[in-house]
Amino acid sequence: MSRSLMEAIDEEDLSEFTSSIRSMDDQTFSQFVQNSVAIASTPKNENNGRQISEESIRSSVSHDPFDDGLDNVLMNIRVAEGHPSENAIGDKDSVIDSIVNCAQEVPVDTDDDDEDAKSTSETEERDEENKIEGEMSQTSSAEIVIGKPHGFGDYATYFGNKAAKQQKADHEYILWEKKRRQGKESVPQILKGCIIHVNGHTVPSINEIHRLVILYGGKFISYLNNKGAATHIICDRLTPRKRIQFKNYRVVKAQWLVDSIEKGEMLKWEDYRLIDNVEYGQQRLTLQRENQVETRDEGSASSDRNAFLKDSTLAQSDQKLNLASEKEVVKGDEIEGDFNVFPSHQEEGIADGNEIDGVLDILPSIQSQQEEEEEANLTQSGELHLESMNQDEPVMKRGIAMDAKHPDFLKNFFAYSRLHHLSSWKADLRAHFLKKILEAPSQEKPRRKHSEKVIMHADFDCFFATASALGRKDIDFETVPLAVSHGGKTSDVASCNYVARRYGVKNGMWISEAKKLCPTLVTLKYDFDLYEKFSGMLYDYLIELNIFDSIFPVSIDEVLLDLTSYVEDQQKEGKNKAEIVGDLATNMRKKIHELTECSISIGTSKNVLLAKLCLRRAKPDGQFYLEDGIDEFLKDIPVRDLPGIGRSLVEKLKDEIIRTTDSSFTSTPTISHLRQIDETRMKVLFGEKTGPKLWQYSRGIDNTNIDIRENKDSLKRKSVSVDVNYGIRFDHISQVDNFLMELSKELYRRLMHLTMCGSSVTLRLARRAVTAPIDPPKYLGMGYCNFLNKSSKLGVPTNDWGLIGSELKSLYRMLNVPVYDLRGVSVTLTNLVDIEELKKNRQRQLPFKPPVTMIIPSAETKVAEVGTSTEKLVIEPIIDPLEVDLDVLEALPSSIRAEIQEEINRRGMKILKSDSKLSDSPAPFSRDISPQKLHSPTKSYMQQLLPSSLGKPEYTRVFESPKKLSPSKRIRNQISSSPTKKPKPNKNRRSSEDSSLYDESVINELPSSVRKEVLKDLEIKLKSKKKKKSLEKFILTSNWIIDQKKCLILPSPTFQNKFMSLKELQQLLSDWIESSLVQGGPHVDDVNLILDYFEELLQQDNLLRCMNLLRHVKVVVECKSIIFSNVERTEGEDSQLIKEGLDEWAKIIESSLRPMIQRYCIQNVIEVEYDFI
DNA sequence: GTCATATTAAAG
DNA sequence: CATCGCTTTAATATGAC
Ligand SMILES: Nc1ccn([C@H]2C[C@H](O)[C@@H](COP(=O)(O)OP(=O)(O)OP(=O)(O)O)O2)c(=O)n1
Ligand SMILES: [Mg+2]
Ligand SMILES: [Mg+2]
Repeated sequence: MSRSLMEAIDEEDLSEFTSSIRSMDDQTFSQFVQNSVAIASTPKNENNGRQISEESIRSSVSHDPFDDGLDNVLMNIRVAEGHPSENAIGDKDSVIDSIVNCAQEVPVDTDDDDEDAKSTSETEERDEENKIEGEMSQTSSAEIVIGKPHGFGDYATYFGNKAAKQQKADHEYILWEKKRRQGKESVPQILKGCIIHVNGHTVPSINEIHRLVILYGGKFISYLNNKGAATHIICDRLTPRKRIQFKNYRVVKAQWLVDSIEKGEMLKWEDYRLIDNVEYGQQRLTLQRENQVETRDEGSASSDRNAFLKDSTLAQSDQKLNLASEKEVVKGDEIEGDFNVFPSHQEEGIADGNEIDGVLDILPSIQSQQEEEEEANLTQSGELHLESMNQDEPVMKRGIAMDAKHPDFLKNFFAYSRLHHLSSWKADLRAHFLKKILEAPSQEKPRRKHSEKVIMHADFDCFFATASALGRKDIDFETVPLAVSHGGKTSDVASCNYVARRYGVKNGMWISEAKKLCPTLVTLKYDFDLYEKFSGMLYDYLIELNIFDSIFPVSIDEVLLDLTSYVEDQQKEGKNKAEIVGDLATNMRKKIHELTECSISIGTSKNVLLAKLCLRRAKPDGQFYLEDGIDEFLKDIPVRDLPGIGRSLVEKLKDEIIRTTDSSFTSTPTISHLRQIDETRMKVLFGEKTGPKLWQYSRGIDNTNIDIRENKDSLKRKSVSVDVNYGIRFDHISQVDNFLMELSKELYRRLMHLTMCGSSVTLRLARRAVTAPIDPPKYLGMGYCNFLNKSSKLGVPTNDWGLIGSELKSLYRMLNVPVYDLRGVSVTLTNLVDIEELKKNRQRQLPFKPPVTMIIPSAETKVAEVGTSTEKLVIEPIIDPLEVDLDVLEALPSSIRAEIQEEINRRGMKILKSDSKLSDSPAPFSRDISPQKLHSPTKSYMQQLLPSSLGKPEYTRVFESPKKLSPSKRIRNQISSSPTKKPKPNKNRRSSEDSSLYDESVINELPSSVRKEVLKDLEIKLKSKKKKKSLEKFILTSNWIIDQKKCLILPSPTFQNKFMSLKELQQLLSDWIESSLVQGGPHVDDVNLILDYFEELLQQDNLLRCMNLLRHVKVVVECKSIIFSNVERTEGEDSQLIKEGLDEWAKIIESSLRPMIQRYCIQNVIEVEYDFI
């Protein structure tokens, strides 16, 4: 039964689904929810059918990320974990089958694991070559290096799977399109056999081309596969790089497609070629199977002796996170074995996710520009069928850049990124030690009051270099200058040994620079697993010693230790301090060296600052204890060595020295220099806190407390982020959107693992500096960039990648960085909440404070305004025993989930065990959650497309400066004025009172940029006159603004052959929307009509009217959405249609209307706030 | 002063 | 070919109230 229900969903009949689940008895329903997870995870895409039926004409294909993507990934997780239910197991097999089948469809080289040994040996061979190359002084050209480094190993599998999905999606689109045309002439399959890829910006847009291609019988691929499936690449402009990249493809202008369609036959591509005179179709060497470089995840399986970094392992690895989260205690070998069952298993979680993303991918940018011109061509196509192309014709491709456009970019990037490893290790260590303290029975022993502590700072010497060199018995570590790097001129030196340091080589330097200083420098490979292993040994050993008051992890190779008590105890035995410390340090270093073959240095003194400085003195491979003579010790230490003093502060200090004492000062400032500045001056120079800190540092004073027990906050996580400032090269907004979604998913994974949610998100972009070249020296590097941040409150603690992703898209647009200039993207989530704790707290509070768990639609501000004040409790407090497993529920795609959710509520059932995902769980955790979110699955979709600032009507807040308030802040303000929560004195209310003197709706009709000015103007006038002004005043202002904007008001074009006033049009639109909703969306022709009208308006430069109309449509649709989600539904059938209708409208707005205006604005260099267009 | 947000610096 | 320029924290600046 469950299966047939799922099929019903496939058949795009959600309402049947709804009514079916309604008719079940509770037990059946419960069972169904459990089983549906497994069922849903069969390869059938339960959304395509429905999705496509919802498509608006303008956006041929679309995608609701809430409905698949990670949801599906999750499904597979559950399945792979082995769900208790029998069905689940049964379906696990079918999933495996499908994976295997998919893999077989495209001939793939799947296995990565087996390649490990080979990989290693080849790795070493390459190293040899590097070395030789280095010694032979760059004569690099002649030799062809075989067995190219890494690549995206599971690429082919990915595309195998993805292709299947995409084909289906495409096929269904064609079916739908046929249906839509209701038996008008059929579409000639002129592109049969063509596999088409679009690169860069084209006219018509990539989306339009995609639609056309599949409609006319071709295949569309969104990413160039190494296997070279594409028969044609459509590209309007070729950069030199692309020219080389594509030289073996048939590269044609988009016009080829347009003309072909118009002619009704496939025209000769040669007439539209962009690259002349290239041999085509020549069989190229197939790339050797690429070696999989060990990633952190894989390694962890082998290094199970490392107790600390297990977590990190998980955090890193999607696979393990997904597949084996319950097996994390299992031995690595077993996991390995398990994995090997499926050749492509490793990527299973990922691959599947990508597969779905693939669908996303393919239909990249519904949200963005759609070209309109092709519409005509589409409908008037001829009937001819052309010969299909020879599909066997191989088009080989290599050398496609592995930039962030690649679907597997993130995974690979992180696998190779040392800094990512470093950061993750650190975070894991901190989490581990914090947890340890929190769980340990609290020490009742009252803290001894120590007059003077003893702090030890231990750090491996040139850690990566030492560790990496261990495998290289052919190199004499003591005499050969070494550096760990990926190799190449502009790659970073992660760590260099002390031989190299004598040449001036430093960590973080580029290889080119290092080679300049030290031509004989030999580079070593990274071995992240090894580093992890050694670090684990170090920490294990320290814990074992069991003599420290505190073990404070600093990094993978570095730790702070408090041995005060140990020293005191030993002193009672009559030994002296220096002796105790010296002996301990000696023993520790000896033991650690035995364990790891790595040398470690130790600095010891009475505080963290001095310990660090002692460590520096001790290096390499030494120890140093400082007890007395601190001033003498400090005197000549470069200020730069102080912790927290970097380049910038040193520069400031230099400036100060030059200004005050020595105008010709050039050398490095030392602590003596610092000492000469008094405390107040310090404050001025370095800041309120940094100044005094420096003043103290210069005197050897440091109060940093490393006792975790005493300040747990110091280790507590306050943010989670995902940063990528490498490989960021986009040429279309849809790719950016897609990437933002990928980042959100990655963030979500990390959050899941941390069991955390957050309620503020920050997007940070790196934008190529104006002066910086398009291609920076470092390959795919960011170059010199400017950074921009924008943050936004989500209103609810969440980990929902869809929610976060859509917010990011919105933020991206606000930051206004041209796609071409984007060089880096970071996403940070703050205001973190632990899900477990939250749950506990809420459960405790629930019986007493039910309001917390209620969602009260702010009828006052929203619904009432629209005239449908329905106040109701969305979710009742959870008190009773629970009956449905939330985990299971969450694994469902959100559309279905929402239905079930609703059903659960209807039945008064409860959710069981909610430990993974917060955001979509019923309200107990969130009071500010927007009502739509829970009640209407379409909300997710709206959120996906609309910046959240547009997600709500803004009736009462016209006087807020839109610039100043983040979108969700506005939301929050609205919600906070809900009836139950006594509105705090809302300052905005004051103005809204004033505003009621004016026609708010008129103000709201203005584009926000204009509106802002109007309001500002208005405010000024209000202030100066101190008295209410009349409506005329506003109208005056409004006209003034229009003048200012130099909007030419031309004779209005006709709409339906009538000249219409704005008001009439608005009325018309309102009626139209209203009536179209019950039919599941507007009629195609009607939409075209309005689009044409808009086009005409813009041609006459009547931007203002366009904006007014768009705004109007938006507002109406949003109002309808809100009403829809707040009104008790009468019966399922209708509401389903309305939901679809609303979705449809949202798409029309976002995919057609807004982009049209946006394009116009860009073309005419008109600046309009994103908020509006 | 407090709060929110953006920006900067530092670390390994 | 290259190359894998992350991530967290604290402090500071700035402006609104
Ligand atoms: N810019 C940097 C700095 C460090 N690291 C990595 C490599 C280092 O081996 C490791 C530890 O950093 P350390 O500062 O401890 O440097 P080393 O251990 O290499 O040298 P030493 O501690 O002897 O100064 O972190 C890196 O990848 N990039
Ligand atoms: Mg070190
Ligand atoms: Mg270190």
